[in-house]
This record gives sequence, structure tokens and C-alpha cells, in this order.
Amino acid sequence: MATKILIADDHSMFADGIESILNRQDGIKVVGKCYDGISILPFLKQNEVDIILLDVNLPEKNGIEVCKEVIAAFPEMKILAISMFNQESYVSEILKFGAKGYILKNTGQDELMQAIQTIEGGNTFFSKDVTQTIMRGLMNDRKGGTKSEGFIPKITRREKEVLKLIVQEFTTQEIGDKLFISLKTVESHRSSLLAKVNARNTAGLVRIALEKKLIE
Amino acid sequence: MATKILIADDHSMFADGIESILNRQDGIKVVGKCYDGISILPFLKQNEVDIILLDVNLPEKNGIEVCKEVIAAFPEMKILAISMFNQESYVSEILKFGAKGYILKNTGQDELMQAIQTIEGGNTFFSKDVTQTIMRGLMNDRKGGTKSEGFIPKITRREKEVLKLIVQEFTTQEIGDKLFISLKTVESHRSSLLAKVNARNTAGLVRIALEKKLIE
DNA sequence: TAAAAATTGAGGGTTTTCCCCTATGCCATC
DNA sequence: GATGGCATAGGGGAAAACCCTCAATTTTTA
Repeated sequence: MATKILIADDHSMFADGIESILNRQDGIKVVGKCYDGISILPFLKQNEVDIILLDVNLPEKNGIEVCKEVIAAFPEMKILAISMFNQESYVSEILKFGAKGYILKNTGQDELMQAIQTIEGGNTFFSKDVTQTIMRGLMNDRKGGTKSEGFIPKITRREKEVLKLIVQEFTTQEIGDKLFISLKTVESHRSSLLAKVNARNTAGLVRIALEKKLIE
Repeated sequence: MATKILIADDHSMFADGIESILNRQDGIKVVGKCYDGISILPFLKQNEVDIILLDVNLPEKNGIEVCKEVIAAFPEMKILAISMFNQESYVSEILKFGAKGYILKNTGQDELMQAIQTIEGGNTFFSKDVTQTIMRGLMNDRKGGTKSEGFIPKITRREKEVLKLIVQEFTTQEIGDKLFISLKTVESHRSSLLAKVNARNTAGLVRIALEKKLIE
């Protein structure tokens, strides 16, 4: 019985290439390809699939959301996340939602096959680079307050409003006008924000806000 | 006589996939794969190649530079640029340096084959999306400065260095010290950066830099 | 090789951010 | 009913960012 694989990637050239590689292998059959996030669930409801090769950066509905939904509907589904980038936030998030592995698009054929076989056996597979990234993430979690690198305390409701406006290029005065509070109050919030995310200035605040997705 | 193709892409999974597709076709032979920009010229000097499938975003030396060098050394070489992104600046630049076509990685197999055949015949091929982008680019040139929303101007080498340090929370003075240039010079670069990305302040600059990945 | 672009830098100004300190209502929880 | 977190806000000052104009040199490109 061949392992049934669904490839989900919006870059059809990539999806086709992977399909071509996999279909040459014994015991593997690519049963479908999805070019966006929304068509995956419907496909799964009508077809039998063992493993999904899921691109993390899908249009419309990204891989992380898709992963969450798929696992909710099919808890036994084996998902191998594939990404262009080795970003700690993506890796940890999609794993949290039940992906069984994470590889990068610069992974070779042999390693891809190894990943699929590993996942199929119910185990977990990470690319070497990704493993290092995860380790770094875990280290930060453990350390907590050693050098307070990577750790973010919680931002209050009002601070988040201010932060959002800062990222949108409004000045302190303009933010005050928008929120009907004084310039000084906005300054207070800015100070707290800088302290909480441990940034030296607005540049760092904005970078961290985007990196850690503190807004929206 | 089969058309000899060289694939240049740092994502080996992608390169392998394309190779697998192409080698199934009649009259096409993948004679080599390069995973970075610097190994392409040496390869061409020792092997006969008809068409290069060249990733625009290569590490070390990017596709645009590679294209320029290759055409300088082999003016008859046919280069088909392949990119993840449909960025006007990339498209127009690499075409300026002699690429014969530009397709995106979301291009299907059939279209890929069509592109290769077109290029081989000495003609030029663009993906549909790319054609539209070029048209928009031309329109913008004509109009001048309509509103240019979403347009990414090119950042110079030095500006990028400064930008990187801004995002890393260094102050203007500190950046000057690091780069051994005066505070005033750094201010000049900051001004240009703000103008180029059309930001009002550092917050916007950082946001746009991260959004548009101006700093890699 | 001439023209264009990039890099460098200055003077002199305004605006904004950042950093102290302090302080007062308003909540909720304990 | 006290403690603590949150939102509010002031004064005052230092630092940094931003703006404008100009210009010399170097590098790159056409």
C-alpha cells in the first residue's frame, strides 16, 4: 500500500517538481496538489491522504491556520511543514498546532525522503537548521530572565493601541489627539513599552512588535 | 541534439524538482546544477550549456550580477530568470542585463516548457503576471510620480548597511562610529532612506524595511 | 571618457523622542 | 479596605531624529 501524499504549495512549479521526485519513489503516491490554503480541507474530505506536505507561507489562508484546522478535523493526519524560511516563530507555532515535521526548501531529495519516511512512522523530523532554531527558542524560554532576551511580558490594552499607532508612523502628539489623551500620557505608554520589550528606541520597539506579532 | 540546461538555484529541493521534470521531456537534458552564484561561470567555462534557468535571488552573488557576468563572458547565452517574487525592479534590471525571459516559481510545467522552447528559439518569454508588472513599471515611468503605492525603490549598498543598524537599535552617532563615517553622513543616508520608502519617521522606516524585506 | 549615481560631510535649525521624577483617580482582587 | 496594576498626566531636561541647503570626492555606469 503506497503512502498517499498531498502537496500544498502555491508555487506550482515547486509542487510539480516535488510530485515528480516523489512519484519516482517506490511506495509513495502523490494523490493531490493544492495551490492555496482553502482547498485543502475539502480535498481531505473527499480523498484519503496519509501525509500532507504543507507550505507554511500559503496565500489566502496560511499554513499555520490550515494546520490547525486540518488537525481539528483529522487528528491523525501527518503534516510535514515546508518553508522557505527558518523563522523561529513559524516553526514553533506550526508545531504547536500538530505538524509532525519541519523542513526547509533547500532540503535535498534524500533528506526529503527521510523526512517522509520518518513522519510516516509516526515520528518527528526536523531539518538540521530548524533543529538549531528550535533549540535557541527553547533556551530562551528556559532562561526566562537571565538576560531577558526573547522574553516579552504582556502588553496592556492601551499600550497595544499606542503601539499600533506608533508602527503606523504617528507621532506622540498625533497619537494623543487620536486617543483623546495628553501627549504626556502617550509618553508614559511609550516608556512602558520600551521597558517591557527591552528596546532602546522606537526602531527596536517597532522591530520587536512586528517580530513577536504584538499587534493586530 | 538535446538542449543543454543549467539550473542555478540555491534551494536544492527546487532545483532537483525542476531537473526531474525536465529530464522526462524529449530533447532536453539538464547538464548541471549550481547552488550559488559564484559557481556558475566556472561551470560554463568547462561545460556546454544552451540555457540557464537562473534564480534571481541567489546567495553570495545574486542573479542579476550573475546575469551581467555571464552575458559579458558568453553573449549568446540564453538566460531564463526565475523568481519567487514579481518585483518590478528585479524584472527590469535582469532584463536590462540580457536575460531572455522571466518566470515566477508559481509557473506550471506546461508554461515552463513553453518558456524554455521560446527562449531556445531566440525569442523572449514572460509569465503573464510578469508582463503586467512590466506594464505597470512602464506606466509609472511615463506618469512620473502618481502615487507609487507598493513600489519598492532600490536601496544602495551603504543605505542598506545603515538601515540594518537602525533596525538593530543603534543611534545615528553609533552607526557613524561603527561605519567610520560622520554623524552627518549617516543623517544623509537616513534622509534618503525615509524619502525612498516614503516613511515619515524611523518607525515607518523599520516597519517597511521588515515588511518589504529590504535588509535580508 | 563623460555623465550619472553614490558616498561623504558641513552648518544651523526644528521637532520628536527619551528619561528622570512625581502624582492622582479607578479598578479589581485578596 | 489595602495592595497592586492600569490609565491618566504634569515639569523639566537631554538626546536623538528630522529638515533644508549645499558641496566635494569617489565609484559606477553608459
